[in-house]
Amino acid sequence: MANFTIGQASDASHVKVTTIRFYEDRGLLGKPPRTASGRRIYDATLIARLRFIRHARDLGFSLDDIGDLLALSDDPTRNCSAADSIAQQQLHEVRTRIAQLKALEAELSRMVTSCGGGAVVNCQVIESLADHAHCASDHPRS
Amino acid sequence: MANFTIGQASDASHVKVTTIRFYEDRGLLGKPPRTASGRRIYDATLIARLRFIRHARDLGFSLDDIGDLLALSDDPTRNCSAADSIAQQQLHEVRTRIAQLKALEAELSRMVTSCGGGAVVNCQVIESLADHAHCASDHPRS
DNA sequence: CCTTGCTTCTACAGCGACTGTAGAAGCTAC
DNA sequence: GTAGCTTCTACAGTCGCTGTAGAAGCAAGG
Repeated sequence: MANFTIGQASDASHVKVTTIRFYEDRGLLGKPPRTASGRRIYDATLIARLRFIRHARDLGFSLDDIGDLLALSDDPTRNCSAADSIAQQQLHEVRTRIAQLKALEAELSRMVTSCGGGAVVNCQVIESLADHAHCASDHPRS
Repeated sequence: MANFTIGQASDASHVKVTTIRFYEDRGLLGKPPRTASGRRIYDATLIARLRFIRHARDLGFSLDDIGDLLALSDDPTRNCSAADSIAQQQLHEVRTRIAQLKALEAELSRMVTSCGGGAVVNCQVIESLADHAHCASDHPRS
């Protein structure tokens, strides 16, 4: 198995050098071996782990969730229902967030199209912001 | 015009006491008058301002944007095109975010439904996370 | 061999928008 | 008078990084 510097690991995983060190700090990578002069050494296994983290982050998982998912994947004999439920939960959160954002989109779009371009005193954007009652529909806290 | 304590202002605006002080710190509220013993005093104008901020935050505007919108609404003779463009920009960001989240939703949903419930060694969730190539479609960084 | 310029190292501060904490002081009701 | 709430200031913590400073390592060219 070939060895890589942190920079090479960064290129291979598309995780920035500083972010790799940050993940190590957060306990997601363990403590990689070092050269005599103290530089970190990475192998293909660690790079796969970085890619896993990167992919999970892209999908919106928190670092805590990712820690749990990595622990599961480190022990392949365990049942995957825990992994499944983390992913289910994440899917649920994404769907909730989409619904929220759609409500915001409707409201913003209504606000923007009703702006006639006159003076602020008549501006529908300012007006709508000043009074929630102007909203066509309710929208949640994000 | 009636006067309110910070707690009453909080109840009336649905902005938490600590958050009101935080907004003041950020220059969104000016420096409210104080009682002899140093407690903040709010009137209906300030409470309307708090509601404006709250509503704009609910719609996802940043505090910086809200500062700009408040400055516009403080000077009602100005043209509202600036307000319009801030709102347009926000609408654009919300739409972008919705599109991103829909891609995540598709991927997560694919992941979750393909999970047969066996051992981790065969888990599609873990598998998909480990390898982006398993993804049906691309998904962006959030 | 020596310099140049890139990479890596540690340690810490900063982002946004709050939230939580500590400890003191004021204020209201019984 | 005292119990218990509110308010005050000032600062630390949240999340997931990003940026900074200053020092040291390392590879290539002269």
